[in-house]
Amino acid sequence: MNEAKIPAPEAPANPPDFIRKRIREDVAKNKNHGRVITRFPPEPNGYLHIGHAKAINLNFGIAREYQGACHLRLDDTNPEKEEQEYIDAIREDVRWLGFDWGGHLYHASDYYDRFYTYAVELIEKGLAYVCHLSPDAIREYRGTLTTPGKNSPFRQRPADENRALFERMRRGEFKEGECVLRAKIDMEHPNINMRDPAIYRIKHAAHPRTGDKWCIYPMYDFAHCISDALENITHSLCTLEFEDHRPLYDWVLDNITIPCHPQQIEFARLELTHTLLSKRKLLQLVQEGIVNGWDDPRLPTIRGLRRRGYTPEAIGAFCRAIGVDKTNSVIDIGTLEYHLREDLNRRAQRVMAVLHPLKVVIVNYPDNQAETFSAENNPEDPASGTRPVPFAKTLYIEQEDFQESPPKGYFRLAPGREVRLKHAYYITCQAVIKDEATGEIKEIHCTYDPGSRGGSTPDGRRVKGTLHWVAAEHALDAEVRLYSHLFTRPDPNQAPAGQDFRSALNPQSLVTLPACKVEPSLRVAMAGDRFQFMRHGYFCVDPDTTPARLVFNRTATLRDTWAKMMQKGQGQPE
RNA sequence: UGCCGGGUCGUCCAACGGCAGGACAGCGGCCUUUGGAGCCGUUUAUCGUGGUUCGAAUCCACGCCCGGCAGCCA
Repeated sequence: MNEAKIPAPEAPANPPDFIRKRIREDVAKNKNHGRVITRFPPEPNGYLHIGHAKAINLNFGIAREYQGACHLRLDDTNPEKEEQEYIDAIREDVRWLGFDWGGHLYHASDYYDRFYTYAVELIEKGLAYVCHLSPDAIREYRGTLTTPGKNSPFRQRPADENRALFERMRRGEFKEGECVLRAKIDMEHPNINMRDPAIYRIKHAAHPRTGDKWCIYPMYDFAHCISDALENITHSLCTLEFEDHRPLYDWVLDNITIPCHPQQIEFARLELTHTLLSKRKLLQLVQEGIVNGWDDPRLPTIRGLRRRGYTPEAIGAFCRAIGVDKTNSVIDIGTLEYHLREDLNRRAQRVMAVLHPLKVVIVNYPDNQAETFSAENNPEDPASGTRPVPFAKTLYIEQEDFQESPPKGYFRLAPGREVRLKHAYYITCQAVIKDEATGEIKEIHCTYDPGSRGGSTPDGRRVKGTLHWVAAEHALDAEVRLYSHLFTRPDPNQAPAGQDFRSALNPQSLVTLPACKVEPSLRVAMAGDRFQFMRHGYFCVDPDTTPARLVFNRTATLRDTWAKMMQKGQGQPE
């Protein structure tokens, strides 16, 4: 609705991280003619999450800072695991995060012919051979982390024979697993990745993009470096687990005829407390129905965050704040939430919503009177204007804003106590009406001071508490979904013996409030619109919303000093 | 235990060999028509032992601890 348009902050990460420093040096030396081209290369076998957002912001951010380019490349070299569904989702998510690959959308499968030609070149140079060892035998021959491997009996096949065999592999004359093309490097190499790694394997599977054209597919180590080089990538940024693969990356490019040799640089992947960023475990959460799909607002997936009400700007600010390094680190999820609140505070329109309604009757307010107050939309942004908010004799306030016997320090409504209704009047509690049988509070009777109209009085007397409210007859019904951390433990994987991360699931991660009352201006709210429910937090309209029923998701709570005081009080014997 | 990488406040990130700084969290206060926001203040750290040096988080040596690697996954 009236959400402030905040331009994406273009400031580079501050101070420059080790990758940017290195790139700066390269540019200064005029390496690659001073050009910077990066790439984001997801495998389309899952949905993107906040960890990918770190890589996306890094790669696209650097390209933007150097007026270079960042390619989006789908790394689709394994037809058994990849699906078009994921490809579409990845494109959508990257764009939503605020990045544009221009014309540079590629697929590793675009290069299948080139890969094949380069494999033949290695064969002809005597640097690759077809190996008929079984997978088990290959493992045995590879040796272990501490003992060297030994040469395959097929290692000395002449180039001509290898070439013919490889061609037969391509034509589908072999069964899966029967043989494989291997780089001929060194079976005693201390780096296991260099012990004649497989570079092509047989998979009689149709590929989402190339169909039945191929039944042999290149391995990551062979395809990735060549893809980078074919696209003239200057800096190939990847996560730490590929550090051991860099020698192989370089070996392949050094041994084929290709003019470009990108520099691989590794950085630590993102880890966050109170959530999971493993593809496998995310998939498990979805498949076991622990969450409601890939866009469940409790998930750290980009779609989940989007549905939760996160902004791409907040995610970008978070990525800049955490920096990039090689140390394995675990970021407190509070840091993410901080950047979210900071962004939403500037841009989200304020609105009044009562989550747990308690009826209040203003006994001295004329029965059929109604008036309208003008409420500022966002005190942080005067340009956001105001909206009308109707007031009437019967209102709802928050149940927790009234206490019959208030504890020390409680500023809200209590018998005989005067508080301010935001934007409206001062009211004083005169009576508490209870259900005779249950003792449950049914409604509160108050008087109002007509002289306090607008929220202050001529005598200048002060009230400690200011409550939000909605007029009963004008209020809209809404369902509100209160989300909190999916896991109770900071590290869900640190589970008691015999249990897994599921033992850390937070049973309160979703609490649905079906009968909330919200102010009438929300009638025109659209799915995705973000608001601050005053004194509660940030909420956004869920796509489940229908014309008949508004549904809101809680994006984040506001800082709640009172709740914190209460919590602390409980911990200590007074 | 072969190879690779990494150890700076509770957390994350800084610091040409020259006063260890910032952010988040915490704590205290101010302010407030959101117990929000904002503002001010504040606690806390260089893995260890030697060495080089006028001077070491930074360089060297030896340890210690943590992570990654033995897919025809990426």
